Amino acid sequence: MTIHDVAEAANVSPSTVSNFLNGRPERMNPKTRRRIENAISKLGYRPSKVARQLRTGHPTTIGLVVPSVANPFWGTFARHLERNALADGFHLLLCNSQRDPGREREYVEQMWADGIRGVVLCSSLPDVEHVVPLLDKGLAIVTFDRTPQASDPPGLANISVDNVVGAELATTHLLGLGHTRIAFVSGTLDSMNRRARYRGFCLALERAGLDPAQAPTWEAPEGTYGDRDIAELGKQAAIELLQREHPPTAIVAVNDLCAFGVFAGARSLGRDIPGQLSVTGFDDIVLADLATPPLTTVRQPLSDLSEAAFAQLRAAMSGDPSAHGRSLTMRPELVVRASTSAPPD
Amino acid sequence: MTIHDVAEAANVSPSTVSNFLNGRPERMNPKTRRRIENAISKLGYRPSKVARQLRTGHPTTIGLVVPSVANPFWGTFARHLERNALADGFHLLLCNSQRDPGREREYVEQMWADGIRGVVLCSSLPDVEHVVPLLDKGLAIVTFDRTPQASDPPGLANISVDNVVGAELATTHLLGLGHTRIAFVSGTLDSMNRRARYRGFCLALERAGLDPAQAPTWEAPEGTYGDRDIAELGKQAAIELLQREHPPTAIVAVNDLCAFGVFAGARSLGRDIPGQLSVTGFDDIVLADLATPPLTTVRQPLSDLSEAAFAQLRAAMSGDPSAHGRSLTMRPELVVRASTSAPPD
DNA sequence: CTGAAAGCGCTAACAA
DNA sequence: TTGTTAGCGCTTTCAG
Repeated sequence: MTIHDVAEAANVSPSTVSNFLNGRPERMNPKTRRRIENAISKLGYRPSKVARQLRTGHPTTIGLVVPSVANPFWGTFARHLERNALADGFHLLLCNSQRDPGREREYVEQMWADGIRGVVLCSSLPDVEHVVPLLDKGLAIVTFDRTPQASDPPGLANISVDNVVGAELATTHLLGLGHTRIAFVSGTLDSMNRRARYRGFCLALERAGLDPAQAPTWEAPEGTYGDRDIAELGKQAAIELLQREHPPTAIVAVNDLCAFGVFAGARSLGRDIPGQLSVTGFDDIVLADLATPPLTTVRQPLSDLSEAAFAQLRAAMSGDPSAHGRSLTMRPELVVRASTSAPPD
Repeated sequence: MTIHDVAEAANVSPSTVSNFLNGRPERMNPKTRRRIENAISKLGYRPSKVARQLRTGHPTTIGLVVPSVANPFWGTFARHLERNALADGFHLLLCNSQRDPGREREYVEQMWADGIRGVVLCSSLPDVEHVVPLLDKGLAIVTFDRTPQASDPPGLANISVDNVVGAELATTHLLGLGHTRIAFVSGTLDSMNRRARYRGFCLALERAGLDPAQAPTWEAPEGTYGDRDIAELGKQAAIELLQREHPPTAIVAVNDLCAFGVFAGARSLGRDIPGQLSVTGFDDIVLADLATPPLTTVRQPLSDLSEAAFAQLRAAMSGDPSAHGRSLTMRPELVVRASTSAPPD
């Protein structure tokens, strides 16, 4: 089923069919147009995107690299982005990096060879050295959830929520409730957004006259990380922290999955949430408001974020210089639910 | 960066480079081979998959259509499938159908035009009429989580868990605990797996001498469905059911997300789980064991399922006749956790 | 063992 | 308004 078949069926040349497909069909002889239309629909013809792309170089697919779509946060982001892409005629190639720089690089190179010219990279790794060769070749990359660094190559745009502010919001909320022994729980602090969240946590503490260095923090050993493990980590952290001599009365978890792990850990010790322990999350994933108790968390405006990321990517792909290196940071919002309350006594 | 550049750098013809890439590099003059290898690595050359596919017709990507990756179940499945695909050199194109047959068809047609020749369709719609034209053209389709129908086109393979058995397992477990007033809660019963689960529920009841027609069931109004709403539905259902005159002492939820909704509904009414209400789910998503209380549910062996789906797809794509219409049904496993116990009194 | 030539399906000047 | 031509980057006979 090629353009030739259509041409033959419509008694025109292939290029006329092509003109119909690409040029302005309006400016054709109505009769020819009708014939072509009929032929196309009768034959159920669709132009081969492969051939088309080889010829024009115009990509038809964008890439998405996430740590793991098994994490509902990334799953939701992927769904949003796919919707944005589709609305613009693009398809979405999905890659799970497990936050491994090597895999990220390999993926991105494969994509380049695949003819993909734009990718949304949800890396949050501080170092993006591994993708600059591709950037140089002309691949448009928009990073997501990653604070821009001075050392970043120019032309790398980033879309993310302000993680510092988000964590501050959560911590300040806890402080306002009267908590003073607040712990920070995270996986390894190897990603930028996690570090930023930790920074926000510290900032809020300082502002309240507390010493962040005194605040218990629990960080997973290096290399432990996988998105599917983060909940397990939260659980261990909670168990460990709550059995200390002066256990925290509140925990700021690095994300919702981690917070759920904290829930599980607290429960295994018979602690009541929020009665004996307040917990905050980050992300506001689907299940946050369904949890027991519903989770107080920092919401990421995923729909807006993915839309911005896609817009930025399109601009970068079309070589729009105004898109060059323009990062966008959105302000997150605290969603207060039932997992936080005043500290006991 | 084309094959010509490499050829030039290595002082050979393009076709020799191609031979090196595809034919047996062993059977070449070691010197030429070395030169080509050097040229390739120096230039960082990767063959264009687009051109390659146009020429050979060999696809490099497979498609995945899921209702929504925002649902952790599908997200997890997508991650597994991507892994399987990658191990075989394939990439994964992701599509979210929202269970809309029209979108499914459109996606599948787009994919065909994109040069994709194999797709895993997570449809569970009873009717697959909308994709038979593509099947006829030669697209390999493996459906997932969908019981084969007599009316199915031949050549359509399906991989799924035995949903009837799964629901029976859950219901029988509840029965064994002493429950007699057990409700079934679902979204609209428009999908095959949901119907199958309902059937399993009824079967278990009958075997225990109970009349399924007497069992309270709650089904969402037609068209309400979106995967993101199912939890909300579960919540409404629980609230409604628990306020009846003779409320159920146990609820079989159609999946885990729905069960979490039931949790939320019960909680809003101040009911204790499992003290006053036992709840079972289906799927065993990541968060099932982290919930409060941990959810008793029916586990789908997702890793095995996705592996089987991919294997089947590969076989179908390579025209292996033994793959033709061979469906595989795996037995699910009941995972007993803390959301179920003996009924009150 | 290596190269020349043809063509996958399509588009885009350019010519008619 | 429509058709002719060339070529995107690659593979694959078939000669040399």
